[in-house]
Order: sequence, then structure tokens, then C-alpha cells
Amino acid sequence: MRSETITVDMQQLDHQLCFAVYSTSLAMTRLYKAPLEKLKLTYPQYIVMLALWEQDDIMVSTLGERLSLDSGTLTPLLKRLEASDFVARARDVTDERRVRVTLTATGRKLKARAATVPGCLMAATQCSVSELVALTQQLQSLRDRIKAA
Amino acid sequence: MRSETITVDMQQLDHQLCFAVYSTSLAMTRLYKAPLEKLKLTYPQYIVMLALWEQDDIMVSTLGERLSLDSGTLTPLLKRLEASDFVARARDVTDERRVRVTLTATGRKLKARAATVPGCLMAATQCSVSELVALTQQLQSLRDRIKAA
DNA sequence: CGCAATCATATTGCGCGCAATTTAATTGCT
DNA sequence: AGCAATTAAATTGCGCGCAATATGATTGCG
Repeated sequence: MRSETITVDMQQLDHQLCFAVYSTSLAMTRLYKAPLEKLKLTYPQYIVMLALWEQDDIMVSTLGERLSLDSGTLTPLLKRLEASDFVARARDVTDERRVRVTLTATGRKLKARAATVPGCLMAATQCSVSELVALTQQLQSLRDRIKAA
Repeated sequence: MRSETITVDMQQLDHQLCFAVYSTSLAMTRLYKAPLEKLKLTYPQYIVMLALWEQDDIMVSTLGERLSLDSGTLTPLLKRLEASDFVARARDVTDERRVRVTLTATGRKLKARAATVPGCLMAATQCSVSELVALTQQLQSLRDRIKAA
């Protein structure tokens, strides 16, 4: 029956796409582990630092919106970044509910030291820049459509 | 300076690709959460069940190679699947170090009930099958090249 | 003003991922 | 056969993600 064939193919495709996204994410975390250890960062901490290097001095909730992460994830992670002296956390004076996250001098300097990290992906994969750009755009598109749903 | 420009662009691209993979993976986990809860499965458990529906009665280490997961992850996850009566775990008679994982009748029946799950991705994203196939292939290629490195 | 509702963050609990270690079985070498 | 080396799985400890809840500050409304 025709509809049955489609259902089976969908399950097979789903299997492959789910696993492709899942396993690629884990593989990237593993690939970055060694270079990030030299910077004393975990992969999620690196993601947070990348966001902060783009914009500093933002509320926890703003950071959470940008990264789609909640306070249950961010609060302990930011406390560890604070313990490593990469960020400072301070209650907003005008609204004590808010916590503003700012880079420390050490945290700002880390950006330069992290400049060599992206090279390991290019070196490991032998991908061209254009391939990586194309893949990035497709993933962003998929993610944004999932989020909009 | 030319090399400086390239370095900055690499860091920017890395930021975007790292975050694209990372956030897409989390977004897919969230998208599947509700439909999988009806089946009493977490997303990683669903990934394991998809693998077992393809091939049953395999060693924990074989499953681990297929999914790139180690016993520290799989052992407790499989115990939970066993507690839910989806799989059985039994020491291999010929080599007591090994544990063979087999689907139970309940676990096999679950495949049919899970047939509707993939539809939520298509529905949510409005992606065409060909788009999803193309993305899957690119991710598999990236992942395999990372693993080979 | 008083006070319920809302808001921002923090805390708790659970299930991954994974490094490091442990336990137990098997293999290989003499 | 005896025993070190290897192998497979389990265990321990830590850092996420996230749901559910708690805490404390602010807003809004009568």
C-alpha cells in the first residue's frame, strides 16, 4: 500500500536525521574538548563566551533568549565562569531581580587565545569554508522553523 | 592585515556553526519531547530504540560503536529501558563479560506506535523531504569526517 | 497604601555524556 | 596449568539541559 511505504520511509528518514543532528553535536563537542581544555572551558561554556564576546554586559534572561537556555542551566554555568574569573555577575541596581553578566579583563583576553580553536574544525574535516557556510545556513533555517512551530 | 581578517571571519563562522549544530540539536530534543513522552521515552532512549528496531539482539559494545556512546552512558539508559519493559539485558552464555540487548514484545510493538513521531518534524518545519535528505547527508558527511580525524 | 499578580533568578531533582576507575571474565604466553 | 594482560560492562563523579518549584523584587490595581 502506498501510504504504508511513505510511513516507513519517514521513520527511516527521521531515524537518520535525528541521529545525524544528535551525533554531529556530540562529535563536535568531543572535537573541541582538547583545545577548549587548554582554555579551561567546557563546550557549553565556550558557546556562552562566544555570545558574550559578541555582546557584553547583558541580563541572564537576555543571554537565555539568545541561546535558548533557561536559568536552571545558565545560573550554575555562569557561576563556574565566575569562579574561573571570566565573567562577573552583579545584581542590577535599578531592579534587584535582574543579574547582569559582564566579561572580566581575563574573559576579554581569552577571546584572543581562543582564536586558534576554530581552526581545528577546518583541519579535522577538510571542509571548505563555503561548505561550512552552507551547512550553517541550513541548520539555522531548520532550527528557526522548529522554534517557530 | 589579511591574515587577521581571515582569523576574525573564522571565529565568526565557528561561532555560527558551533551554535547552529548545538542549538538545532537542543531544539529537536524539545520538539520531540511531547510526542515521546506519550511513549514513555526520552530523546536519547528514542535514538537507542531506533537503533534496536534496525537490529536487535546486539552487544552493549556494538550498540555503543553504532551510536558513539560508551557504557557509562548506555548502562544506566538500558537499565531504564529494561525497567520500562522495552528491552531485556542478559549476559552472553559463551562470554560472561558481554551483555546482549534484545527487544521485548512490548519494545517491538512500540515501533508501530512510534510511527507517527517523525511527522511532527515535517509538520513543524514545513520542510520538504528532499531538504531533509540533503541536510541529513551533509551532517553525516561532517560527522564522519570529524570522527575520522 | 495594601496586596495579589507578575517577573527574574536560584534551587532541586533527574537523565544524559563522558572521563576515570573498578570488577569480573577471558585470552595469551610460558 | 599459572598468571599477567586484555576485554566488557558497571560504577563514580561532574557538568550540562530542563521541568518544577522556591525565593525575592517589582508592578498593577482597587
